[in-house]
This record gives sequence, C-alpha cells and structure tokens, in this order.
Amino acid sequence: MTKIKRTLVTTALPYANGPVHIGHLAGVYVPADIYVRYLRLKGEDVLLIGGSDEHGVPITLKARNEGITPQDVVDKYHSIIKQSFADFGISFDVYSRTSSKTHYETASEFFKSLYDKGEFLEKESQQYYDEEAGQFLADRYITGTCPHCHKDGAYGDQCESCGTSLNATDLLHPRSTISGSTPVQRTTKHWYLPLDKHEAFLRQWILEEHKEWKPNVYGQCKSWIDLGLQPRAVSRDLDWGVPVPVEGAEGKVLYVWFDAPIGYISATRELTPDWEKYWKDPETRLLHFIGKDNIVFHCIVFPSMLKAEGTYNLPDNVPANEFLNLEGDKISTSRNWAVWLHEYLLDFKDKQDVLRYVLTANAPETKDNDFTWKDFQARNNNELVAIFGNFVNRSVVLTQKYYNGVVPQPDELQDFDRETLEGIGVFAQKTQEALDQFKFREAVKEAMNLARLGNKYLADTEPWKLIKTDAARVETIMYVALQITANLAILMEPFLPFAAEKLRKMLNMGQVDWKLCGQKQVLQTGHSIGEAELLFQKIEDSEIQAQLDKLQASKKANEAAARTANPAKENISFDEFSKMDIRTGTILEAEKVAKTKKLLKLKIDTGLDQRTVVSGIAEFFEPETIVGRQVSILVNLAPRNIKGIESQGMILMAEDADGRLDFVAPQSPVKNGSEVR
RNA sequence: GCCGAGGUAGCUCAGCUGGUUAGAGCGCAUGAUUCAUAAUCAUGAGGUCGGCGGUUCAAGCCCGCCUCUCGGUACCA
Repeated sequence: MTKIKRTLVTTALPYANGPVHIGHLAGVYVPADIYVRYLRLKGEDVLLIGGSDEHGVPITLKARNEGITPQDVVDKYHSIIKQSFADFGISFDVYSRTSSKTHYETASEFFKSLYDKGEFLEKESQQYYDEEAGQFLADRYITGTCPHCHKDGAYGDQCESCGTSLNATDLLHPRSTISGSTPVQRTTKHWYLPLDKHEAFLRQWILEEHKEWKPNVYGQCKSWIDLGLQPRAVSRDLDWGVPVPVEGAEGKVLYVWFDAPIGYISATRELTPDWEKYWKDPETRLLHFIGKDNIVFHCIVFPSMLKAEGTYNLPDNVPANEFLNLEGDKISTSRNWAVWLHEYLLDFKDKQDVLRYVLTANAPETKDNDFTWKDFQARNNNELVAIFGNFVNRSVVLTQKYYNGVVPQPDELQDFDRETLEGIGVFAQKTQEALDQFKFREAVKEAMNLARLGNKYLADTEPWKLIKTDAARVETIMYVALQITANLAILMEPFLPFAAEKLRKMLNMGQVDWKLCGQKQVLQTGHSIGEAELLFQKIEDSEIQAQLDKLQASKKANEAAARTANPAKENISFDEFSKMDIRTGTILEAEKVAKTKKLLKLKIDTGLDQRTVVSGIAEFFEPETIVGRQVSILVNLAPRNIKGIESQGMILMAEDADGRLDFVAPQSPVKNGSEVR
C-alpha cells in the first residue's frame, strides 16, 4: 500500500447551459466541500478542483436559438455558477472553465500523446453535411421522419416521440435545422478510443481491486463491463470545442466527453506549477465526486484515457451519489423544476449553512432522496435552531450572566462531568470516522449529537437552580458546557462553515485548530468570550409558502407549454393523402409480446382479412380490456418484422401531452373495413 | 425482457463476517423544567424488516421465485 501524502479532489464540471441547482449541490459539491474542509483542517495537503464544462452541441444549439455566440452562452452561465459557488462557500482552490487557453493546450497535448502512441482507432463513416452552411451536422442539427414510428420532427440521435435512439443516417427525409436544406452524406474521418481493448484491465482494476467502492458505483461498472465495451468516438465535426490537433482534422473538435474530464487537469495546471505532483505522483490520492449519471465516464472512460496515456494516477475512489428529487418530482432544468442556487442565495440571505445542512442530512447517498421545503423548514427550526443554536445560546448567555463572559475555574469534577467530557471525544471520533468513509449524512448527525449532549448536560445539572445554593458547582458546570460549545465551533466547521466561524468569533477563539477537536479543554479558564448572538433564525411558514408558490407557478407554466400543440407539418396534396388506406377494424385478440415493455400483439379484423399488428401500447392498455374495441388501422403500410412477429399495419393512436395514448376510433359501431378519410 | 441499485416504525435513514427482547433522528403522546429563538430533558406508543418458499440450532442479513421504485439497455409500423 502506497503511503498517501496528498489528495486531489475533483468535482463534476457543471454544464454551462444553465445555473446550478440543489441536485448538483447535494450530489457533488456539498459532500466534496465537507470532505476537503475536513482534510484541510487536519493539515493535509489537498486541492479541490472545479470548473465549467463549456463545449458540446447543446450549448451551440442554445446560442443559435438565442441569436448569440456559444461563447456568450458560456460566459453568462460560467459567471453565474462561479459566483454562486463562491457565495455558497464551496471552497474551490480553483474554479476554471474548459474554454480557457490552458485547457485548449492541455486537452490538445493529451490527445496528441494518445495519438502518437497509437491509442486511437481511425474510422471513416458517413455523416450528413449541409452544403449551404458548409459544415457537417451534429445529430441534433438534423431532423426528419423517424424510421420507426414515422413521426416527423425526430432528431438525428433520438426520436423524442417514440424514444428510440437513432443514427442520423437512418432518418427519412432529413433536413438541416441550420439552413433547412436537405443534407448530403459525406465521408468523414474520426478517432475512436477502443474501450474494448481496456476491458481486461478495467475488469481487474475495478472488479478485483476496488471492491470497496460504493455498491451503486461498483454495480454499475460491472454492468457496463459485462455488457461489453465499444470503441467511442473522441472527435466530432463541429466548430465549438478544442480542435483536433492533427493534420487534416480541420473542422473537427474533441468530443465533449473527452475534453471535459481533462478539464480537471487543466484547472490544476492553472492553479499551480506543481500540478504534476497532484496528478502523477503515486503518493497522491485522486477522488472524483460526481452524480450517478457520470459513473461510466469517471470509472470506465476517463480511467481508460489516463491508463492509455500512461503517466497519470487512476482514481482511488469515486464516491458517486444518487439523485435528489424536489417535492416528489424529478429535478429538471428545462421544466424549471429546481431550486436554483443563485436564487436561493437571494431568497435566503446568509442562510448558506441551512441549505448545506439539509442537503447533507438528507443526502442521496444510497438511493434517490426527496427535498421538500417542509423538511427544510423542520430541519432548520427543530435541529439547527433548537438543538445547536439553542445550546450555544444557553451556554453563552449563562456565562455572560454569571461570570461576565469569563470562563470559570472548574471545581472538582464529578462522575457526570467526566462522562460528559469523555462524550466530546466520542462524538468527535465518530464524526471523523464517518467522514473518512464518505458517510456525510452520518457524520453530520454525530456532530449534532455533540450539541444534544450539551443540552442534556445543562438539563441534568440545572445550573440556574444551583447558582442560588452552590455557586462553586456552577463554575464547574459552566466550564464543561463551554468546552462542548468550543468543540462545536471546531467540529461543525466542515459542515456549517459560516455558523462555525460566527461561533468562534463569539467565543474569541481565533483560528480553528482541528487538533483541539475532541479535547476536554479548548477554552482556558480566564478566557473572555463575547456576547451571545443567535447562530440561526427560525424560518416562518410564509417563507416556505413563498417557495412552494414559486414551484407551483413553474408547474403551471409547464402545463401551459405542454398544451401548445406542435406546429402543422407542410402541406401535402390530396393524392398524397389518399395513398394512405385507413380502415376501421376490431381487435379480436391481444397479448403481450414476451420480453418487451411496450409491445402488444394484436389480431385485427379489418373487414378485408384478419391480420396481426404489433403495437407499442402495452404501457397504457391491459390486453384483455381492449378485445372487442374498434380501432382505426392503416392497412397499406409496408409490413415489418418486430421481435420476430410480422406486423401488418399500424393502429392509429392519439398522444396526449403527457405521452398517454388513446385509440382513434368511430364513436358508434361501424362496419369493419369502412374507409377512414 | 436483460443488467445494476433499492424496498426496515407516519417521515428520513442505520443495521458489522447470519446469533439473545430490530435501532436513531424527526413527527406524535405523556411528564419534568424555565438559563434559552415555546427552545430543552425524560418516558412511551408505533415495525409479520416488500411478498411467498427454502437452507440453518438460529435470517432483516444466505438461496429460489414473485412484486414495487429508480437508473441503464432492448423493443415502440
């Protein structure tokens, strides 16, 4: 086992096409920040790396839609994100961006290094090219008719109507969304990272040597490796990104997934000339904090890149979190179903620690979790205010009242005093053990337990009563209570840095010294503390209601948007319409197609014949309930084999805004085989 | 369908290599208390550990089947 001298912590680079929300925070930035603050307090050599991920097609699309440049888009979001992180207290050593000059150089060098070593495959393929715009088209820039469901408006990579992932070259009637022209296929060359060649290594490295990774991470890796790894293109034909640094690669950039993780390296390089020490010295430990959507990149793809390059360390652990939901629904940027960090910071001024606490105490460590405003309020009022803030306030107020703020001289300790002082060490120890294992939820709970210990100590000793009868005893009691208070000022620092600092100021403690954490004497007798000040404020119902109203408003806006029907397709002639032969028919039999989720095999009496149709409606209808129903069926659609069944025709369905399907059929019984027109 | 992760008190979660009456916090009830932002402290109620079957002296934990949730993947004429 190599001795660890330093730690490099990376946090997933937020994509610069929108601000940061609580899901990002809970999954990545809050735990990473807690961990790094903890290591720093222990005096360890550690760096926290972050930055904005600014390349990729979605950003170019957003720029085009808004009539601005991609650089404008990323400039806008990069500054919002960077500022909100800073205000929130995520203690990055560097927060960079992938549009920086250093990153272009680093990513180019990295590519060049793998290229020179022959680690890439070169492959030519057919891609669509827009002759009017003079450029190759990314999949998202092409729309056309889906070859599966025959709906218009499918994208080159996916049909949003039926959900199928596509190759752009499969689309019928493709159109460029840039110029509207019909693109032509051209041959283009790309480089591929042969992940399949690294499979044996990955199997050994992850499945054998990293059994200690979190179950969700380990399991997902195993799933992917067992599924078989494919070569992955590392370049694309696009003009936004890091140019591929080889001859004859004009108009090609590095694929965003390839350049983004290299952003960690670039950022480190911007930070320190010693960057190689953090990336290549085997005595450095590399940790990636990410969300579960990023597991494949950080456990399979990026390590393969690093391994192929040959001089870099591989990650030691990848403590990926699950997802956070919001009030029962999935967080969504496009649907504006989120609590945005920059808005939170305005709505809840100086309450960074409240959000940090709630997201830590309710972190999605082992499974998806739900954030609710009611829980947010309860945790603030019942835990931060009532347990932690209240205990601190009690001990400081009493000290002011009895001793003018001077830490008293303890008299002889009783057993209960000794047990309580021992308890400080126990909770400090438990907190640290949990932090060492990335169990942040448990860690913050143990830290809170120290405050509970304080409340219990005061309740049991009742100094406000003894002050009248046994003043000497009260000196001991207040001494002990103050040691707990001072310990809290240290122990809470990783979790609640703002409150911890305020508390240290209140106690006139000066700099945090983690070595004192868990000690029985942190404040010396005779030391003067300041006036009591509330660490946390109660949050009123009205504030919570305002947030709920805000969410309700975006829900309404979404519903309104969903009600807007898609624009009409271009006109066709009557002849074109009459080519379609639609008839009424009756479902005679229906059964689920084995091993599928959506498919029903239907037998239809079309009035002409009885035929079999496979239809993707199983999610909405039980087979037995639709037998006997009349339907409309397109009878002259070319037959197609689906899951080994010849499907002869297509049942017409209407799709509701939420994706629900319903039959399009006559209102009253009509003879089977009647023409629909 | 296949792969992965989950399903433990009303809510959020712990439960080590299977071992005595299954735990914590919040919420709830009762009592104590007033230094404190009606905060705190104590006590209590509440669980057929998703379901069925099996292995075992013993299963929340192991095995098989089923079921629900989340993610990935296949299917959608």
